[in-house]
Amino acid sequence: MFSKSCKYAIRAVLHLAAFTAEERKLGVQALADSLEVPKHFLGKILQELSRQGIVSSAKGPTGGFFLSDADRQAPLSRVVEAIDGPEVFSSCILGLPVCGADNPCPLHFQALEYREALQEIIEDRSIAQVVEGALEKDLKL
Amino acid sequence: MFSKSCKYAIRAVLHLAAFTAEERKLGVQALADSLEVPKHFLGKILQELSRQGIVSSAKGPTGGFFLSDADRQAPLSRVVEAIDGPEVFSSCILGLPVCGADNPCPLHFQALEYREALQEIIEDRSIAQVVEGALEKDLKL
DNA sequence: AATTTAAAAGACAAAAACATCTTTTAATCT
DNA sequence: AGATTAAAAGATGTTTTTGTCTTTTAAATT
Ligand code: FES
Ligand code: FES
Repeated sequence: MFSKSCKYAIRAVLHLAAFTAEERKLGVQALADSLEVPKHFLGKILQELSRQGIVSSAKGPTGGFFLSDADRQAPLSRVVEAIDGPEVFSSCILGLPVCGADNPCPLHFQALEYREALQEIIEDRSIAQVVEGALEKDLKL
Repeated sequence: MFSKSCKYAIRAVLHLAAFTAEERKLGVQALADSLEVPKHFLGKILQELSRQGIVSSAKGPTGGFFLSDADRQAPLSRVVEAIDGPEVFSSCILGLPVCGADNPCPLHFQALEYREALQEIIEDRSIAQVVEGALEKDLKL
């Protein structure tokens, strides 16, 4: 489903959403420690997310990454699109050139069901809402 | 979700189930042409499926690959397990070391919903049943 | 027995994904 | 201004996945 980069990206964004703000930034080192992922690799990913305006960052001492209030309003699908591209949810699970109700593959309708459950949380809810839900349920981020 | 190899494998097995039998085999060349996938790559995959007893094969002239009646009774999950390993359906969608209701990731419950839809067709039905359903709906294999 | 056919097997090559390391830039603090 | 800190940027390295090519083996046909 998601590439490793994308998994790291989603986890990083959710973590930043839960624990940072303009005045409470987090460095790559600290974030990498929390998520237990390779620091430099995560740095690359954050770089890209920052370039695309999905996360905010500041250089220098007291610098680091964080999610602004505006950043939080975006859906998680922006992260997925930024890293894995926009095709993840629209492409055929068996790799057929087109996925659709006309000319569907044998797994199409079941795959669609899967996708829709995920799309709800990825596309229809904001990052802020996802984190809120997760914190209510006491999930670790 | 599935690796490219696994996608090819699933499509190949379904095609073989629909169009071959002990007395009506199909060569890699013909199969690769039908599925529009690279011949030698497909050959490798079929080799592995054959080694694991998921598809049947015969060498020499009039040789080729086919699905025996016994082969057809297996679920598609055998193909998936043979190529991508058994973890595909049980591992966390965000790559956490364990996936479960205790310590679930923020996407866990939605991911589960997806998975279950797919597991129904992959694990609970035989290859023969999947193909039958597909042929009824006039899907291309 | 010789020839042909097609899978089995394995070596090899290219590309993508994953990961690390170093240098540069910019902000803060002294 | 100089030192320090941390992201930005980019070069480099490794591994996995994907794909191709060649040789070997075995069966069928002549
Ligand atoms: S056609 Fe395969 S998932 Fe839609
Ligand atoms: S814990 Fe992530 S999908 Fe189950």
